[in-house]
Formats: sequence, structure tokens, C-alpha cells
Amino acid sequence: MKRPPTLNDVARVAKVSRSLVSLVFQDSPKVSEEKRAAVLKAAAKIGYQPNESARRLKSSVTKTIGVVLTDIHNPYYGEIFYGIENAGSESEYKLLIGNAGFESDDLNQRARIMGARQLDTVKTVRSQMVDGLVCSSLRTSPEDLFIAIGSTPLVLIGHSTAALAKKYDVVITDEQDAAKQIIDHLVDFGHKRITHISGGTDVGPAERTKRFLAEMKRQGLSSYAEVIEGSWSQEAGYNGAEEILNQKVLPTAIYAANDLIATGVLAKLRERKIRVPEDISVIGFDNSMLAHLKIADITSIKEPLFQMGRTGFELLIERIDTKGKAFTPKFLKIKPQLVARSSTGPRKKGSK
Amino acid sequence: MKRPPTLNDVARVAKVSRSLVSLVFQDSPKVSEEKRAAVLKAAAKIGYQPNESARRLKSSVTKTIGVVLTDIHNPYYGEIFYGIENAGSESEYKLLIGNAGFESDDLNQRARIMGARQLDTVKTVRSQMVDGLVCSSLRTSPEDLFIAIGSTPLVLIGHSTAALAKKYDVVITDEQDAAKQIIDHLVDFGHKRITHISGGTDVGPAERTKRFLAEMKRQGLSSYAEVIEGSWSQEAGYNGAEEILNQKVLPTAIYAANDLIATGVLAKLRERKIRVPEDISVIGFDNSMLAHLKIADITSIKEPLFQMGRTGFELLIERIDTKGKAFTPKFLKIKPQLVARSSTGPRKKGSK
DNA sequence: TAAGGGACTTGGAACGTTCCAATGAAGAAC
DNA sequence: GTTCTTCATTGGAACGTTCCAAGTCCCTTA
Repeated sequence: MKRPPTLNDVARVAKVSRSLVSLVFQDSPKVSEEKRAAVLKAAAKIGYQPNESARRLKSSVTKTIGVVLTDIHNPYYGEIFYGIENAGSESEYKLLIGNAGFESDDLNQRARIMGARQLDTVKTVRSQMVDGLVCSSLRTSPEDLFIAIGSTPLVLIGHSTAALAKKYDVVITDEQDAAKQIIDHLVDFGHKRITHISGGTDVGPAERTKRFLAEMKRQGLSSYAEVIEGSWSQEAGYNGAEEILNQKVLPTAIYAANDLIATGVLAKLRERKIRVPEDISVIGFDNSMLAHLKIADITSIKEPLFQMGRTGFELLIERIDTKGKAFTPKFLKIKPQLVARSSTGPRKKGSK
Repeated sequence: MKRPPTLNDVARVAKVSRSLVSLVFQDSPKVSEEKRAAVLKAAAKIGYQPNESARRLKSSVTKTIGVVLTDIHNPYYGEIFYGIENAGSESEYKLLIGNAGFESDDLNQRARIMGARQLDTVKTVRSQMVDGLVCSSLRTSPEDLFIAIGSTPLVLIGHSTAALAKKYDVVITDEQDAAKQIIDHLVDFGHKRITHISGGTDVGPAERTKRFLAEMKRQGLSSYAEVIEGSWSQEAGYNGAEEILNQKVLPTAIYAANDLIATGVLAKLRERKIRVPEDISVIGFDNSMLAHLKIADITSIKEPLFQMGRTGFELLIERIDTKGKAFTPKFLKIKPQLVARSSTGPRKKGSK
């Protein structure tokens, strides 16, 4: 039950001054080898660990980045964090993670709770004295955020609004390019009649639907494009596919707004003994582990989450290093990548 | 670029003493309503946020729990964290998360790197002055851990060794009960000849295999039990199933050490046009999202990860509250739960 | 031999909080 | 009218670090 050893304890044991010990732990070049060794030995002996709180308190620079995630529980954010951590481990910065809560299935509840909890987490993390913050998919009101953040550098990943993009750096997926790659892939296979099962009417999925329609238009296929409203669930795919199969003219390809929806589509098609990709091609989004299961093997779009995490971190460091100078916030769109698998193939002969 | 406001700034604006402001932010009952209101108003006005580092430094009690996770990226730990967070949000404690790194596919590398990185993370988190630590699946050497931890209360989740269990509370899955439920489920369906595809020879999967054999023995089915060594991958299931199908006498049920392996098994069985569950029953482990996909629908065992997280947190709080008193470390086994789906069914008529 | 300088080393003053002991005011008890 | 009690409020001393200015030592140079 003793209190942990401090710099002073180390100094006493090593018979040097407190300041000298401090210098050793800062890797200062102006400490003699002899003393450095003595200090390290003494520190190891009594099990000294620098007290990070005291360090933070004293120095204005903490070499720590706060990361606010929306839901650690969700592999999507996990992957973003993976990228942040990857870049972080190459730098001298430490990472402090705050979890803003868990996304509820109930969309209304989500929207209501999320904002408050996220803001809370941002405050908590910032009160730890961090040099900067990386936040994923914030949904707080801009005004609240401005107050909570103060002048701490901030980078947003995966989600943004015009108001936020005006003040902070933003890194997001290039949804337009994603749509282009998907439609190009299908068109190359001769497909024209393509139905999209959406993820719902929230901002994110709505954007995806919009891009799909825009891209179909660009290819001159507007009259072949169809959208079925769904949600982020396999049921949406299952029911959506049912709806599609009840139509008179079937599409030759189905673009599901994510892989989970796509597995629902596959389940229904199998049930109806419709072959994939011979009769209908199916394409997903996320390139999650679902897509690369042998029993699914879905062509999918890999969101560059890892890359977004990395880029976000690097951008933040750049911002910290040039803190105080005026800057124009960057708005980076990272290009995703299509991963072709066996769920897509040439358009069925004789289909319209 | 101003420095953030401090207690003193609030005190000046509210025209009271620094101590009074401090009391207000500690929710002390001995502050008059009048002054409290004045202080809060002043604080809001200048956007004051308590500096957590200073708080930590001064008070021995920080009302913060450090959580060291092995791999945030992995839904397994995500679920454990979910439980910890759930219990945490009901308490007055804040959570500080440290990520020990990412599990590599290369098992050797994993073992080598993990220990060091985990120890590092434990040190980092502890140096933030936390009241206690919850760690998942630590693989550090006990001696190193003892030194790094000092007298900070610690609870281990999901993994332990005899040396650690002697000093710290431990919460793990009841693997014996899991094996019992699995074998009971299959035996109830009339199965006798059961083959297990293992997750490898590491401590965790080896334990699972051991329990399988012990349970088969208990049921008097030792001569029907078979084990194929695999790994945590769908390939292990795919290849394992191939191996099984090349045998003269086929088992009527396959128990895969996790759901991912089970999907590999399903893929091979489908390829060979073997019906599930009519010809062969398949059972997995984890009850992950894979198990409940419509295209897989695997009977599986739900590890009580959420519950383990909650229990671990509660145990830690108990330990903190009684800190200083002698105690015998608890070793809690949480019972998992079998979730029956369509991949298991009655033994095929006429099979041995 | 003394001055100059470089390389190390050191004490002291913060950083923003909490907590203790001490203050003042106001009412209660004698 | 004095003393006691209670209560809200206050100043000062930490907490463990960093950083600055100021030392000490020893070697070089005139």
C-alpha cells in the first residue's frame, strides 16, 4: 500500500538531483553516460514509472492524441482506429481512446443520445490535456463542439457537415468514386438493369443512393436504375430480394448498400434457386469479413478505413506542428477499392 | 491560442475563492445554493473544463478505471469492452482505454510481440493514475506484471495462469460447461460419432479440445470422438471437412472450434452436396454474427463476453472499495449459452 | 596562473487541482 | 453580554513533474 516511487525517490537512490533524473527520462542528450546508467538502474530497482498526469500538467505539450470513437464495438470504427494506431505507433505520440457510446438499432434514439454522449466524451478526452483530437463520425451540433474543443486541433474522420468542414480538417470516403467503380464493374460485365437496396434514409446511406443514381445517369442508364429502400440488416436484403423477384422484369444485378444486406439477398436467391452470378450478380459494400467468407464470396467495395485513420492522424500531426498559423482546412476524399469475387459475372444471355 | 481557463479564472469571474469553485465541481453539499449558481454561471461563461491531469495528480482517488484490451479491432474484445462500459456507465467511474496492439495471424510473432506491448500498455495506462485496471487476455510474464502493476487493483478477463490467479481476480468462460452443452445438444439428437476441428495448439484452443474429449469420455463416447487440428480460419474448416469426408466412416456431427471454422466446413459440405443438418450436423462456437447469417445459420455457443466484462468491472470496484484489506482472489467461471439454429438436427437414419 | 568556456548538474518556481486547518459570521445557549 | 456551536468560505501547502537560470567542475588557452 505504499505510494508509487517518484522522481525524488529515484534521485535519492541514484544520489543525483531530481532534475537530472527528469532529464534522463526525457532522453536528453546532455546527460553523461555514467549518470544515465546510474539513474536507469536506480529507477529499475525501485520500479519507478513516470507519472503521466504530473507530466501533462506541467508541460503544455503532452505528445498525446485523443481519439474519440463512436462505437468500439463496431468493426467499422475498429478498422479506422487500426489506421490511427498504425500511424501513431510510428510517431512519438501516445493515444488516448474515448468511446462515445454504442450505436443503437433504434435510429431515433441513436440520434438523440449520440450527440450528447459524444460531446461528453470529447470533453473528457480533452480534459486529459491532449495535443489534438481525432474524432470519427461526430453528430454533435457544431456550436457545442466549438466550445468543447476550444483551440485544440481536431480532425474529423468519416462524417462531416459544411459547418464543421469550414473549421476542421476532414477525411472521408470518396463515395462518388465508389459508385463509379461499382457501376463500371457491372457495366463491363454487360449489365444495364441494376437495382440498389439502400441502407435507409439517414445521411450516410442516402448519400450512397444518390451516388448510385448519379452514376447510372452518367452512364446513360437512368431508366434501368431502381432503388428499394432498406436498412443496414440482412432482413433488408432478404425482403428486398423478395420484392425484386416479384417484379415482371428482373434486374440482372443487385447492388446492396453493404455486405450484410448482400448476405440477405444471397439467402433469398438461394432459397429461390436463383444462381449467382449466372442469373443475377450481387455486389456489396464494405469488403467486410462477410464478403470474403467462402459461403458468401461477395464482390464488394473496400472502404479505405485504415487509410483514412492513417491520413487523419498524419493530418492532425501536421496541424499540431503548425499550430497558431492560419490554415485552410483540408477536405480529403480517399478512394475506395473494388474487390471482385464470385458473386458478380457476365449478364445472363437473353436478359433485357 | 489562449490557455484554457482554470479554477482561478472562474473564481475571479465569480468573485469567490478558488477553493469554493473546487467544492462546487466536486458536488460538495456544503456550498450555498447562491454561490453554487454563481460559480456554475461563471464557469459556463468562460468555458471552464476541469483539468483532469491536475485532479489526478492531487487526489489519490481518481474515479477512473484503466481498461487494457488486446485488440480493439477484434469484435471479441469489443464485446467484452461493451460489458465493461455498460457497468462503468452505471457507476461514477470513468474509463480510460489502452490498446495493447493487434493480434497477428502469425502465431509466433503474436506471442513474442504481444507480451511486450501489453506490458507497455499496462504501464502507460497505470501511469495515468487509475484506481484500478481491467485487462483482457494478458500474455505477459507474471513477474513483469507484478512489477508494472504494483499495488493497483487488477482484474483479468478471459485468460489467466495459475501464478496470476493467485494474486488477482479472474473472470473466464466456463469451457467445461460449454463442452457439456455442445455434446448434450448433439447427443440429444442421437449423435455419437463427433469430430472436432480445433483452433490450434495454443493454450486457448487446446483447452477447448481437452474439454471436448473429457466430455465425450463422460458420455461414454470416447471411441467415437475424433480431433482434427486446425486454426482460427475458414480454411481450417474447409480443409478439415475435406479430410473428414475422405474417411471411410463419416461422423454425423462436426464441432468446429469457432464460427469462422464452421463456415469453412459449410462451404466444403455444400461443394460436396452434403446436406446440413440432414446428413451432417455442424456446430460452431462464439455465436458471432457469422452464426446468425441466414446463409450460415449455425448452432453455436455464446460466450458470455458481455457478462464477463460487467462482472470484471464489478469485481474491480469491490476490490477498490476494500483496498488494503486481505482478500482471497476470486476465480469466476461464467456459463455460456447454446443457441440452437438450423445447422444441427437429428442423426441421419442408418448412420453408425 | 587566471580567465574563458563547454559539459553537466542543480535548486526553485511553476502547472491546476485538492484538502486541511483556519477564518468569519451568525445564531444558540448560558 | 459572553461564550459556544455550526456553517460557509478561504488561504496555503502539497501532488510529481518540467524548465529556467544559475551553478560546479574540469579542461583549454593566453
